[in-house]
Amino acid sequence: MGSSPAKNPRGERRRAAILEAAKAVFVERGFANASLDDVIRRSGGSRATLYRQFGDKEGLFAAIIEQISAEMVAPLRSFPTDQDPELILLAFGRAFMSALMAPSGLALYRVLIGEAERFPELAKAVYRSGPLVAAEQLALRLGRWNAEKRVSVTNPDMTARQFLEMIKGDLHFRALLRLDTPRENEIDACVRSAVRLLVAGISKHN
Amino acid sequence: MGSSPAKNPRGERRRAAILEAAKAVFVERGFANASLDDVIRRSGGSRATLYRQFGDKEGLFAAIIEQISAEMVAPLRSFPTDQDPELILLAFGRAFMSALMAPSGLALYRVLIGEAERFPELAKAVYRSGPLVAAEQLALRLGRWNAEKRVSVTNPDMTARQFLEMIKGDLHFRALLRLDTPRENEIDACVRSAVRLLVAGISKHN
DNA sequence: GTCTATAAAAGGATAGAC
DNA sequence: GTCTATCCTTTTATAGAC
Repeated sequence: MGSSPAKNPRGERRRAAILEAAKAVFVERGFANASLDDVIRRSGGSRATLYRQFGDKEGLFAAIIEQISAEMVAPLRSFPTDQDPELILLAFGRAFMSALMAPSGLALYRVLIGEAERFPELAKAVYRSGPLVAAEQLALRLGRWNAEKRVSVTNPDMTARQFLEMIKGDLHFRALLRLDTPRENEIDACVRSAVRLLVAGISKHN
Repeated sequence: MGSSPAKNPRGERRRAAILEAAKAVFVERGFANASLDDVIRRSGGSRATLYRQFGDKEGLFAAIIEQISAEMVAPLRSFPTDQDPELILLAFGRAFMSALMAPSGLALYRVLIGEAERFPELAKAVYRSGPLVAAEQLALRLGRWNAEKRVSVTNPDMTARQFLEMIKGDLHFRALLRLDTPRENEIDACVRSAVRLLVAGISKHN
């Protein structure tokens, strides 16, 4: 990468301060509307240090995105181990929505969608390490349950993706548009409804 | 509005030319990255005319968004009149996805999400005249079918929203991120899968 | 009402001292 | 490796002639 991590404690601190400030600024204003002046004002220090550490504005942005993305994905790695499919789907759905609807999750999606043209590889990387992994893990379970004759799913992959979208209801989209920020219980009701619908749709009626 | 429509044929033509050029530019580059120079280069004419007609950059942007939004919503107004719920859902799902996945539809969502902070009322207006109307029309049908004992739906409103999200699969999201642009038959397969899942989920098992 | 020319500001990037 | 000061491009917005 173009970024050159600092080698001494002082540089370490400066780098961390810039990252923290930049995260706040990019999250709040997006890429194009964010100015490095804003970042400097928050972090203190000088423009030159920022350029030395991150190369340019895009390098700083990429560093922020990768950091947020990593933070988001972490909780989804530990797939619930419950035995009952319905409970597993519930737990997974809650973890998924929790990551998506958090302020930094929403900001990540907003800025990634808005700047996908300028940062195509970044968008691809985030997608692959986030939603794609979630869908794959879910599809794996669906396929397994199907093989065990516990459910009837012809296309686990597509079903998994549709389930993940269904979980969002339109809460995620509305939050992206800043129309409103739903409460915890609204989100939970949405997840439960989606799970109920999926379970009804894939259970074997006999 | 700050815009002042032209009163003579020549002004009419200039306004139309600017609108067309601006639409292409905003759709391609978003709001912040679009420059009025690009618009002028495409439309011909002068900067001063643009300012006289639309007030400023934001005024021009709002005019474009309202135009695209109106174009998108039109096809969704004519709800399919078939008798069979499954066929109605299929037709509606196809029309919905057709609007969403069209280049101008994707561009509208991208720019609206990316600039929701700067244009909150615009985002609200588009949401209300688009997805909200679609969800309401669908919920109305679901509620009716439920009353007629043809299906079992406890919360038509939420089910409608979740169905609309499910239809997208993750095709819409991936297209927003410019990861890929699915073919017609992929979209159709996704819609059909969603309809099948919904119908299975809400049909009365007896 | 439209054009040419220009003002005015913002923001990204760098040179050079320490 | 960091700071101060500055350059330079881009872009929004307007003044004034026709």
